[in-house]
Amino acid sequence: MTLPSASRRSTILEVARLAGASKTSVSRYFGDERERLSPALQARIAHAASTLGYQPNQMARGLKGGRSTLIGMLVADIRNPFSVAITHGVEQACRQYGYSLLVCNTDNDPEQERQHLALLGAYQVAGLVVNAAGSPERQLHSFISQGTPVVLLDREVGHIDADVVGLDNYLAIDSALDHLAAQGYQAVLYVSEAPGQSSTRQIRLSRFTQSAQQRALSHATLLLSTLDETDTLETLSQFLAAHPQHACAVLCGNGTATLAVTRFFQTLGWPLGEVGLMGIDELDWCELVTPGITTLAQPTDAIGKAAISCLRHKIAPLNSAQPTTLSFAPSLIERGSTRR
Amino acid sequence: MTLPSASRRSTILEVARLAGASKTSVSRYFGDERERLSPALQARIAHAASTLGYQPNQMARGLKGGRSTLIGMLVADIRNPFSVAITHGVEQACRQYGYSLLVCNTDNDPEQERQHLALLGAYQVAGLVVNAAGSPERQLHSFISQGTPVVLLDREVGHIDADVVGLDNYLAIDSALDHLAAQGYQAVLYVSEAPGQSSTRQIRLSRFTQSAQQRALSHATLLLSTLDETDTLETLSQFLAAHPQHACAVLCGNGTATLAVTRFFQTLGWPLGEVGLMGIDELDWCELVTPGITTLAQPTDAIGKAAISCLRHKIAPLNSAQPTTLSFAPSLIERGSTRR
DNA sequence: GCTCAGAATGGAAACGTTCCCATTTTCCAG
DNA sequence: CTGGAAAATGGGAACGTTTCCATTCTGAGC
Repeated sequence: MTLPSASRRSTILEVARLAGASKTSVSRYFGDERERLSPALQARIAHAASTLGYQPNQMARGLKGGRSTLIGMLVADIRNPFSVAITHGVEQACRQYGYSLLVCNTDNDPEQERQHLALLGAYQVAGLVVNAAGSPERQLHSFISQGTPVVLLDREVGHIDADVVGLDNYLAIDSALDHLAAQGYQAVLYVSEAPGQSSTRQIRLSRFTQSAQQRALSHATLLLSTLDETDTLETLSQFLAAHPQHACAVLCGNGTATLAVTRFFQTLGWPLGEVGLMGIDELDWCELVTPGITTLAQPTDAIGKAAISCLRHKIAPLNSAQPTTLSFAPSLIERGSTRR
Repeated sequence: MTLPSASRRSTILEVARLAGASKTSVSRYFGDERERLSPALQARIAHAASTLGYQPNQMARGLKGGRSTLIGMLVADIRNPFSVAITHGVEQACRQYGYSLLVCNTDNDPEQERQHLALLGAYQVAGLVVNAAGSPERQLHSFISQGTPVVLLDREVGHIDADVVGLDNYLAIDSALDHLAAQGYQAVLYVSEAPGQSSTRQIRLSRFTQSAQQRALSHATLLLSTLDETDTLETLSQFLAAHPQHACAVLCGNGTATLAVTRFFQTLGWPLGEVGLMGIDELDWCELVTPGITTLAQPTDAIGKAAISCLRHKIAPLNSAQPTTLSFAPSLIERGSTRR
């Protein structure tokens, strides 16, 4: 295939002329009706197209068809390794099916989320993968009612007629507590970022209390706030003081919490493993801080791919399949931080 | 502003009708000729548009204008925290100037890179930010000759008429060696991923040798290969054995190398700080592995923003400003791993 | 009151596709 | 042969904008 040396992108009409065919035929060739063309014509078009370095203009396609081959993705925090891992899975799946990914980071700001959604609409995305920051119900509704499928990632949003893909949060909390209990811990502190609008954080938090109660574990929860660090440190120390030293463990609700807590442990001078530590989300460095931090890893690639797979099912036919919730199981990675 | 309840996106014509104006006027209102319209007309259009929830169709705009408000970004490895940090900066800058970011991850695969570039072309991106995996010179040339500005991020590519934005690699290596020498280390091993097509890796590597020589340091280099880990471990041990124990340091060429080497240190049972360790790229966990790893942090946000700023300067007028190279200085974050 | 410049507005073509329809070609049964 | 269905191909309108150009309107200068 020769690349275009021209300074202007060639059009379907030029290809048609060079191939001695009509633009309709060329359009068919590049669309999905190639087999309707005689082999001879196909060959001529192929040759002409590669001579000119022709490539269909996606803008024109999108305009005519009312739909692009773009998939929009809203990410609440692109610097979170977990989000990145999911994005990677989504991207792979997109490419596999011929879509391009328009990634929008909202930095957890509902206003940015609103703006980005508006733009994605203007680009007539074929589907939307949303890891919501706020509760953009109205906007999402308007996508759905226009026939653009939406998949919610990790976080649910109000009452939206969309698939939800993410970790099985109940199972995750239960598995974590199972593990901690099996290791003989008798008191567990759950540390989480402020739940805010995040359904995942809410569910994990409430499930923790419920599930810890069932297991007759001493328990408490601690919400991280960026503000009063001293406060947080104190709560942490108090919890420890109130329980038999070696039977205490801290469970972190996500990677950010794990990072914060690990820092606190260092500040307080608690060696890891003395007090148990476990986190949801696997991170590069969890095996590096001796003796390693036990984690519950999410199948990020699978989650990302599942999201796109959901979209595809809704894009293809006008089927109005019932919205599903796909919950994935975490896998336990056991390390020194919960070994007694 | 009321949101559209209609199931179909409204068009400029509908707004025009409702406002009792022509589509030309509506177009002017949403383009950059709003002030040409009388206040009365502006008001009518504003009202009509918000009633209908109108938003200009970007596809149509792109088609007519021959240019979208999309900026394409090619990332060699989106799972690398450094890339993510840069992407974040780029994204912020894009939003600030009204562009949307089309992020394409190539997973360091030239073939994927080729495909993505072709697609970005088809979407008529207004500019291109490229963190190259291979050497897509021809494709990049074709963008440039079509008037689409290109900025190279962190990695140069063949002979391309484009701006280059990234870390000042010479300065980085020199700073690192300055620091290590100042701490009294006499032998330094440089560990890097295989340079391959990456100009940055090449430069850092060769500069290391050159600069270490100048300083009369004992030195050697080690290329990480994913294959024979045992081999790598052996080289590491040998280097250590060949030099006075406490005067040895390892310098890592990027975050990935730092991660790998830290793992090796653990495998070999070398406590951090016994042998010095320093890395280019700051990572979340560098302060966590006791006694902390000394790093050279890149100003990632600034780099990202600079990239977009370069693009803007070339997009606006048809100016053919000479390609620039913007090199940023790293900042030293000193921790226990290089304290003797 | 008339002319005319300039402001304000509108009509229509064009951007590069897709897709409905119409036309031409092929080829097989009768 | 020939009629006619099926296959192959082409013409042209439409998608929602922008933009060139034409038209209408306004008010200042005479």
